[in-house]
Amino acid sequence: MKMSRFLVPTLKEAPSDAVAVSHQLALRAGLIRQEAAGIFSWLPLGIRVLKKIEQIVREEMDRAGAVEVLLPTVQRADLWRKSGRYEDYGAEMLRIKDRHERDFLFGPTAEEVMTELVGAHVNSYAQLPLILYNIQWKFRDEVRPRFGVLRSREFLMKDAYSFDVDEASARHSYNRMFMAYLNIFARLGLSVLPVRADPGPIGGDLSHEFMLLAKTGESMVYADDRALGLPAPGTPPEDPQALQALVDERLSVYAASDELHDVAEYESRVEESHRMEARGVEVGHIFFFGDKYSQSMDVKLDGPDGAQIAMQSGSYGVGVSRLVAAIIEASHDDKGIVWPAAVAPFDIGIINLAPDKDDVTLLADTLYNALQAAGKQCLLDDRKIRAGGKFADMDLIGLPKQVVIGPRSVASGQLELKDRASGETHNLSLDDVVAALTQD
RNA sequence: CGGGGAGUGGCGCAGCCUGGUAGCGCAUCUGUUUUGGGAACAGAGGGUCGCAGGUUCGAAUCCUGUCUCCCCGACCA
Repeated sequence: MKMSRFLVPTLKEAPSDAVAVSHQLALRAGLIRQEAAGIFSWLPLGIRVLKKIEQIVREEMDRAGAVEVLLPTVQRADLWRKSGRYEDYGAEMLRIKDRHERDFLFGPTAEEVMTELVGAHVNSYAQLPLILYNIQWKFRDEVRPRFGVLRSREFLMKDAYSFDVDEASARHSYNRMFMAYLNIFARLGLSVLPVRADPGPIGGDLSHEFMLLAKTGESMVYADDRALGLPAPGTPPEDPQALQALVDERLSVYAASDELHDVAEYESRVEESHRMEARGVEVGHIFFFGDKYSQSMDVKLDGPDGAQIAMQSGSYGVGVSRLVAAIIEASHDDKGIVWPAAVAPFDIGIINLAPDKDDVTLLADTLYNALQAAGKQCLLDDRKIRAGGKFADMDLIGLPKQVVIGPRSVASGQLELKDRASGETHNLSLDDVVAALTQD
């Protein structure tokens, strides 16, 4: 992509409304634009990041055996009346009427729709277990949205729902999702800790939040710092006991958010030198809710002995749009965003310092074409603006690798290759730059 | 929902107290000189001062109402 034909409205100063660093940088880097409180347009750079996160989540869901569907944003009110949540949800639910004065709502989540969908198409226990997921925009009319897309009213969420015949099987589904989440966050390049969470009315131990450690996080996390270095599980074992053992191992390291933090247990189990207290942003939440919606929605299947059974279910959420902000919170410096390679809007930024000089432009275009041909996504800054602005913008939008090409490059045959995160630069020939950027 | 603050060109702000027909910096456009880390000079375009009433010869400014946005707290992916 050539910047002269793209849209990246960068700002030198942050709008005064933005307080959180991620909000300021998202606005300054031209990722998003606020349309109303907690409602945003996604600009070209922002949508590319969002899509990359979405795709990683999708791939890991698929790998874990979950199946994608797409549920509507607008849902029937009577579904929610059936579960009892139409009244319970209160003012957070955005209620709307169609032209026939029928009651609808903009979905804040999808337990009702998904449970009824499964009930309509699954008739027998033999068709379970089943995990369905949905990456769709949700709306929660929060009293106080804040920090840009970190906590917006309209947000993109991946929500998955597991359906099993009994609790043992449901636990296995839960464990599969737990592992999938570890894989997702590892692939995103993030330090995310699973912490015990309030299991709600169902009780038990099947509820975890996934916290991204970031200075500006909303909640406190107390953990054994050795929980951070653990590797992603990759493709986990199918055998329930083997999988359970892996989950237990992962959870044997102490990690809790403030509401479930047990000081006595923490101090007895974690040596002082390994105690870590940090702020975290909740980027995922998984929990088991048993037959709650199967019962309330009256969705039953034929069991092994012919009797009708209720399904045992869990919900598994990932805040996809929130992650865009959370990642910026966790990865930036005083110059701007430092994107992890997996989610960067482009892999490489190429700066053409002299777009009006044919020889410089030829060199820049040659590099651009070579990298694009090798499957790399490049953003070529060919705008007719001064050098300083290009350097500043490139650092602000935070592409992982930068190549600077100017008259000097033509004269010396050396291009400057820069790593955004470390700031290190190397002068290399065209061929060496291509080689360095395409070796994987 | 309780408490506080703010709405003036795309962004950041001044002007308001003490009414007299809108200004500064950045950005944008033109020209000249510059030219490898957010250039200088000269010129230009762009705003019914959130909206609606009211007071007044005259309202960005005073009064009333209303809408919107932000911050702190309680709540959430």
